[in-house]
Amino acid sequence: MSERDSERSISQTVRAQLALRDMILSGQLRPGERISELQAVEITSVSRTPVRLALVRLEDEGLLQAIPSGGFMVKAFTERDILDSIELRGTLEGLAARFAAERGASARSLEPLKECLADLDQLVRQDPVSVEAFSAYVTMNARFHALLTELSASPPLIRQIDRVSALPFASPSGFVMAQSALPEAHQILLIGQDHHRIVVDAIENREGARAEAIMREHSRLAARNLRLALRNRTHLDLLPALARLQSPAE
Amino acid sequence: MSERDSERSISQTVRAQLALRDMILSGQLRPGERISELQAVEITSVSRTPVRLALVRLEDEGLLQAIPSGGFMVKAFTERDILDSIELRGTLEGLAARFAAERGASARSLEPLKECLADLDQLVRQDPVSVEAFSAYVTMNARFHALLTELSASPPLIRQIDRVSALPFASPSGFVMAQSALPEAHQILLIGQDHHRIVVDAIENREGARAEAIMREHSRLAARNLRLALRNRTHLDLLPALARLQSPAE
DNA sequence: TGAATTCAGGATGTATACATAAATAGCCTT
DNA sequence: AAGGCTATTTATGTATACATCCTGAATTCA
Repeated sequence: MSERDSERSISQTVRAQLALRDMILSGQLRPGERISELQAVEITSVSRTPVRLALVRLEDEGLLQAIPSGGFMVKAFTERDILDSIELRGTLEGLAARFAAERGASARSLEPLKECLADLDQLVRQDPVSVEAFSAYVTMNARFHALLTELSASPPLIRQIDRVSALPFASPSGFVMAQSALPEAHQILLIGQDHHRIVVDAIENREGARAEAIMREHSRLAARNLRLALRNRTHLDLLPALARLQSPAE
Repeated sequence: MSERDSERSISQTVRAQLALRDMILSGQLRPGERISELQAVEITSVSRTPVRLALVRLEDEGLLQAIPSGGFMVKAFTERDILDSIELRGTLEGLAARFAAERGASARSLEPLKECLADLDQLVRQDPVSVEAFSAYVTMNARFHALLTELSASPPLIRQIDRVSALPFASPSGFVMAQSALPEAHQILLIGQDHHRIVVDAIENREGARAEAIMREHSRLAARNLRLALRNRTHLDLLPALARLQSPAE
């Protein structure tokens, strides 16, 4: 096999899923394009059974769309779709923050979140921010959002947030890298980090409404980044799937 | 085949999915119970390939849970899980209502919603409400919520709401029938219908915040119904899957 | 010349056989 | 007698062969 040793133990289904996802997100498979099982078999070098399972999983991940007569095609997204997905994530994260506040997250459970906050502070402090720092920020930011989500202590909600965030352009860190090339970069980072600070404070003080509101607003920072990136056409190569968005239906 | 003619044309996968879902919701398959593929094959009389697809679909529908070592088990829900799912649906429907209001749903597109509202009015008017009227209410209420969701004109949001509502105990009409046996039945119905009226009014007047708030509150009526039904142990046979809820983990 | 029909190619849907990994029960050892 | 190891059984993971349906192109008829 040409795969690395670390990938030898995972199932063919997962392998196919990863390979196909990469090809979709990298733009090698274009939106609207039908993707036949045999084609997927050739791409992934596994047989039809695991390929089919991978396709089904990618469908409910939201990257593929079922064709009524059978089979799948690569899903096409409009700019509006992406903005709505971001708003959707913000709403769900807002609910998570409110749950965390209302249900009284213990000081102990808030500890990791605060540590994460401090780490982010370190990264944001430098000006200008290096590319490496941006990359580290993406990782740490994802961790912050994951910790916050778990603080809701609500399995159904966590599940939904994970589902929405699975789409890379709706995920909390989806456009942070795209923003790195913008002149407003550092400013946006500082504002985002202030949101983080506020939500932790609100949860600590049991201010549910405030915690919810700030997370909603926080997601709109991502929406702003997306719009800026699209207008400036900067760093779109970081998310090739967005290179050519579908125009609205009508 | 022993199936009815109307079911002869649908795929084996869907048939298996329906059969298994019924057995889960009717309580014949108990929460926590492992459900092997061969067992599912015996139940559904189809081969392993479509059975496996059905199991995967039921997993991301939320009724099954994947076992790390492979295979699936029937998911167990706590009362808290269900209440959270209801709150989650309310939040999403609130967002849908706000979208509809902010984006200016046309008078033309509001028409079906208003008709539905009038039909519901007719049903609610009688006192006491007959069981048939309750049943009709369930259908019409589901239609109202579906129309409202679509009014958001946001495919990603519609998708998420459909996903959440797929769990019968989180769906808009999940506990309406359970409520029919309660003395407070008619009163609750009237209040719910008033919520419906308000959300339509709010959307029409472009009052986004109001539309959102009332849909959130509206979902808490379902939460109230659930609690009442559980306390009174009334009509739990209508949702046998709830007959014995899992106790919280700790 | 246009449209409809038929035929061919290829796609998905399904069943099953085989490989491999996990779980369990029994036996052996300590 | 208790614990661990091994063997057996049963589960899932995978590949492939077969059946059926859809799709598209070519040909024929009006």
